[in-house]
Amino acid sequence: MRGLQLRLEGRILRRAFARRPDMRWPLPPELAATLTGARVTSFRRRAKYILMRLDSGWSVLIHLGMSGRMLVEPVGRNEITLHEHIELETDDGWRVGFVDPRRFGSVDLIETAREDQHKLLAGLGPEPLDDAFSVAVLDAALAGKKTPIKAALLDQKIVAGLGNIYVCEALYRAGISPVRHAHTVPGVRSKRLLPAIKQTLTEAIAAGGSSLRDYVQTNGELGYFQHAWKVYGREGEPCPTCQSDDSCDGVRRIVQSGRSTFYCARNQR
DNA sequence: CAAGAATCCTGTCAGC
DNA sequence: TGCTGACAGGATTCTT
Repeated sequence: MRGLQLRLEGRILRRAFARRPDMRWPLPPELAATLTGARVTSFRRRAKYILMRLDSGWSVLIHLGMSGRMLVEPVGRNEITLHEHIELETDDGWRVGFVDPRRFGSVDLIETAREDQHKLLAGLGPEPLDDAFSVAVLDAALAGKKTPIKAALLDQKIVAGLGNIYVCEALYRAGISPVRHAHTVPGVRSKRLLPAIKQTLTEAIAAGGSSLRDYVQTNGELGYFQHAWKVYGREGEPCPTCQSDDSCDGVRRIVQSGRSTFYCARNQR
């Protein structure tokens, strides 16, 4: 969002083009017409959604899905990148491309005044970095949940914005087993979990995110938080806390609700 | 109702 | 070299 904001905020969109409409959901047919000629007034992020406000009273709701990324580059001599489904051009010579090979990403329009009532935003839980996301709030959300804490933290209704990597990393930092029932976390464990979530996300954002496969920032640079991963993608490696301790088997990989979980069975209980 | 599985789609990589 | 299967930053929708 910040990368888009840098080049788009305050600019008029001179040209907008939707190359194919079949993303996660069909693009609104009026998308290109709504964007063309509009001035971009501000940006906002909610959970994993980007909201781009236009002076016409419309907001553009964007989700990058698994493989989506935004290219931001000067206009001219740029070939269309493969899987570049949406293209924008500003009045001061910048070009934005929404590239998304798997097309799990989505774009929709919503009146700015009704943003939070959009179907995709209405049920979301608290922002993890807000002060309103407290131990008490987390405990209340986990109460009575028999599902594994890993699945609960991926549930955007409980807390909005954590993905697979950061859930694994936050649970490791908090020393909590991913298979533990969510309702048994409130207490000493949630008091560790809450700061672990906030610290993990804060550090990852400062590092420009995690680059796995094809993710890049809008300036084309890789994020570098992947170098700070303690357990994610490290199956078989010694856990950084246990190191050479014989009673530690190192980082394990298991599958929970169809997603990989990485953890250390000795440190996380 | 809650929880887990299936689903959308393309690309990459390991193994044979 | 080429084929097959597993797996990948997500989250809705379907099934149990």
